[in-house]
Amino acid sequence: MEIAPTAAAAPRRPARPRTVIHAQLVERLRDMIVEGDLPVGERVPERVLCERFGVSRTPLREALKALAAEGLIELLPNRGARIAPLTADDIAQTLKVIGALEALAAELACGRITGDELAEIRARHYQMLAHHARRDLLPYFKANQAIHQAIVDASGNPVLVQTYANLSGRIRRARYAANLNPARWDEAVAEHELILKALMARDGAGLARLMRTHLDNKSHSLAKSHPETSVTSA
Amino acid sequence: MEIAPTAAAAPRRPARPRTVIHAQLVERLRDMIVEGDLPVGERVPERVLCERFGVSRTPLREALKALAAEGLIELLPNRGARIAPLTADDIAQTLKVIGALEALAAELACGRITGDELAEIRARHYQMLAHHARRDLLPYFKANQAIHQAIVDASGNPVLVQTYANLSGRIRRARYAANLNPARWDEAVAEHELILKALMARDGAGLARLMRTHLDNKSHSLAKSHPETSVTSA
DNA sequence: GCGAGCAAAATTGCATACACTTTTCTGGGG
DNA sequence: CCCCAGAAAAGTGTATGCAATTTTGCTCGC
Repeated sequence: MEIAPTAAAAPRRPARPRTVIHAQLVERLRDMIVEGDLPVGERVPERVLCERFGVSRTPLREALKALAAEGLIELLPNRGARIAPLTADDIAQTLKVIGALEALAAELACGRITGDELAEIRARHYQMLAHHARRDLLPYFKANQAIHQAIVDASGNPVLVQTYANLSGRIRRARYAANLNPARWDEAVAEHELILKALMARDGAGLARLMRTHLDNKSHSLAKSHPETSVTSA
Repeated sequence: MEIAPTAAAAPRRPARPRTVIHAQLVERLRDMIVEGDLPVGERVPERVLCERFGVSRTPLREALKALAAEGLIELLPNRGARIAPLTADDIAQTLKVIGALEALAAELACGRITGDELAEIRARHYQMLAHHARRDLLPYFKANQAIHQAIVDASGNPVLVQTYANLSGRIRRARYAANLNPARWDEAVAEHELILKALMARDGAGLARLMRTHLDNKSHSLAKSHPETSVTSA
C-alpha cells in the first residue's frame, strides 16, 4: 500500500518495494472494477493503466491475468482486456450459485457457530433494522452484507469462503439495485428475521431453505428492476 | 497446442505463434499439476520450467499468476511458487462445496435436460456399469466423471459450470483414491443407479438429495483411505 | 564439532526492447 | 458516395537485462 497516489504517474521512486507490485495491482484493480471506476465492456489499453499506476507493463499484465482467472475481466487474444460485462442473466445465474453456497454455509454454520459469532450477527441484524427504519440504503446494505458474510465465515469451510468471496465480488457492483424496490426491501428484512430465528435455533435445514429462497427472491427482484440491461459503470 | 513436446526444451522454433504462449502454459501446467507431474509443496524455480517449455520467463510468470488465482498453486513473495498441498481436510471441504454445487446442478438439470442429453448420460451410465463389472478403475472413473460433468453441464448455468470445473480440478489428483475401497465402489454404483432413475423421472429435489449424499459418502470414504496425509505427487 | 556471520550464487521482481498483430488512416477505384 | 486495398500507427506478446531479495556455501570463532 506504499504506492504512489492513483491519479498521477509516480515521478520516480525506486526506493524500496516493500511489497510486490503485481499483488497490489490486483487489489487496486479489483476494487476499481467493483466500484465501477472502469468502463465496462470497453477496451482499456495497458498503457493508460500503467501510467495511472506508475508501473511498467510487466506487473500490470500479471495482475490482469490473475483477474481474468477470477472472472472479473476477459482477455481477448492480441486485443487486450476488458471488464467482463454483467448481463441480468449473468447476475441471476450467479445468484443461483451463491444461493446454493449460502444454503450450505447456513447448514454448516448451524452445527458449529459459537455464541460470540452469533452475538455478532444479532448485533448486525439490529443495526440493519435500524438502517432500514431510517431508509439508509448504504449502511443497510453494508450490514446486510456483513451478516451474509458472517454466516459464510461461520461455516468454517475455507473453500466455501473463498468461492463465495469470488462470486460475490463479481456481482457486487450490481447488488445495490436489488433493494431499490421498497416492497422488496421490507420483504427482505422480514426474511432476515426468519433467518436470524433459524440460526439461533440452530435449525440447519430450515435455515438453508430460507437462505435459498432469500437469494431467489433477491434475484427475481433484480430481474424486474434490470430487465435485460447489462450493468454499466459510472 | 503447437508447442514442442513437454520433455525437452524446444530447440528453436520462432516460426509462428499461432496462439498465445501464456494461455498454452496455463493449460499445460494445470494438466501437469492435476496429473501429479510436479512435486507438491516443493519450490519449482521458474528457470527449470522455462527450459522445460522452451519459453522465456514472462509468459511463464503470467501463467503462474493465473494458476495461483485458481488456487492450484501458491505464490510466496520473493520466493517463487509451489504446488498447493492438498490435505485430507482440504479435500473434504472442497467435496462439501462440490456436493452443494452438484445438488444445485441436479435440480436445474431436471427442469431443462433434453432427451439427447439424457440419452448420453444413460449411455455413459451403462458404460460405467460395464467398467465396474470388469473392475477397470480408470475407464470407470472417466465415465463417472463424464456423468457428473454432464449433469452440471445440463444445468445450463455457465457460472455453475465454471465454478464446478475449478473446484473439481483442484482435487482431481486425489479423486482416484476414493474408489479403491471395493465395498464403497459397489455402493457408489448403486447410488448412481438411483441418480439415473431420479434424473429420468425429472425429480429435482430427490436428485439433489442423492447427489449430496453421494458426494458426502465419497468424502467419508476418502477420509478413511487418506487419514490425514497430504496428497503428494508421484 | 557446531553455530554465527559474511560473501557469492541463485532466484525473483520489474523495466525495457523488439516482433507480431490488430486497428486506424489514407488514397484510389467503382 | 461507398468500399476496398495498402501503409502507418497503436497495441499486445515475448524476450532479455538489471536491481533487489533470498538462499547457499564458506570461514571464523567458540
